[in-house]
Amino acid sequence: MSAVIAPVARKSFREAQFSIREEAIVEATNRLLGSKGYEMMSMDDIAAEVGIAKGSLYRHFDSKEALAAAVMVRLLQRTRAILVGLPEGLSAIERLEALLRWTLAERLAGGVPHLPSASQALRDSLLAHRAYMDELMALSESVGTLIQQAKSDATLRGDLRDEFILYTLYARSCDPTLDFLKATGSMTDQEIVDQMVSACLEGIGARRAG
Amino acid sequence: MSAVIAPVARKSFREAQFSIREEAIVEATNRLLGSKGYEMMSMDDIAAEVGIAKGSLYRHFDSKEALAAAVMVRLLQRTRAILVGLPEGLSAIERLEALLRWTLAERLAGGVPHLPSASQALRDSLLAHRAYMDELMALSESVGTLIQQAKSDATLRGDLRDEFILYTLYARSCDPTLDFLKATGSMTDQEIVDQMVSACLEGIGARRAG
DNA sequence: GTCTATACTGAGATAGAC
DNA sequence: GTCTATCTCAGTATAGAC
Repeated sequence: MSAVIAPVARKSFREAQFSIREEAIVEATNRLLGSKGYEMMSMDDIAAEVGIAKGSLYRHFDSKEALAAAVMVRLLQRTRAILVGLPEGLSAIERLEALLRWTLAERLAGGVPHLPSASQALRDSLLAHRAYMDELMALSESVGTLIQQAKSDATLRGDLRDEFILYTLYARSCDPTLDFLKATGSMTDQEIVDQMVSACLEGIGARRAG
Repeated sequence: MSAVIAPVARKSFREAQFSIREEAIVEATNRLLGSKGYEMMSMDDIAAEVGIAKGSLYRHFDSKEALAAAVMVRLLQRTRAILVGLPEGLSAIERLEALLRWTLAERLAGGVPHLPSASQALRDSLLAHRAYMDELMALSESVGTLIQQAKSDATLRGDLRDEFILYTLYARSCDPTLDFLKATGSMTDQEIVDQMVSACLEGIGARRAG
């Protein structure tokens, strides 16, 4: 973890090995968190998935909570990177829609939901985690700005509160509708994403004759 | 549990006492399930809430899972009763909206979400629970019929699949947006329900000029 | 730094007295 | 049928050899 320049090649090599293993641990935890959820995922599971001893996990992370937090922080960082990397020409509403599509596609591919809504324990521990909260604030600020822009473009409803829209978007990322539809297998991934995005923006009610 | 006519008054009295206590247990579990969730709720919590010994719980219910299932079955029964009890004159879409409003109001009042989306363990055990699945099927059939009626009334979008709409309605009943909004305290319960119902039916996007 | 082995804890479930 | 006391087990975390 030290940022000091390695004085000899051997130490640098070892540090690299350590980082690689740490990355493997986070990656494995990410997979398990996506498939089993926080409570059902034991440290034994993680150790087995990585292929190391359980005790060794604790050389890298102090606790199960710290490990889960590392996964969530990385997810939020990637999400912000996606947002920043969107093409120049897109409008605010197009950016919000693109972000929503990305999060849904991620979950269909086995990813972790952005919100730990499934676990009260994880939720509580994350609320006390500094780095996670900082990332969440940063992301919320970016998305909040887009919401305001889209409102002034009249592409988002002006009668809904900003925070309501923000939470609604977050909630879509952990919507169980996605899991049910995937489980029944009657719709393709593409259809699931399309209908969920459409239902979020346009609703499930029919448009009244304009 | 026996349905035999009590031969003497004393036995009948005792059976009544038993039923009353059982109802108290289910009621307490309902409260705790709504506030703490399945995983965070221990049998000790339930016993303390009811005011009896933990061991006594097991005279009424074989396991924690069975107890939670009893709560969920009762919730589904009440939900069906609400649906049946709606005023005669309502259209299909009005019935669906009324049901959605009721479920959201219930949760704001501390009730249990209809879907156990928060707990993988509970979800799995319920899937294997006969009475729960029967109730869920019965409710889904009623709601499914309303969805088809609303579609032919052109009050629900015809391009969305029936099952997609059904799952979406179920998912709204456990939407974390509700919890966030309640936690921040910046909106009244009425506003929360109104905006969530509106967002579900009409979406968060602005209507394009018709 | 990684391994094997183990301590500790919380929680679901059971036994036995009354 | 209810109580107190206990069993059992899973799972987090730590100790100690190498």
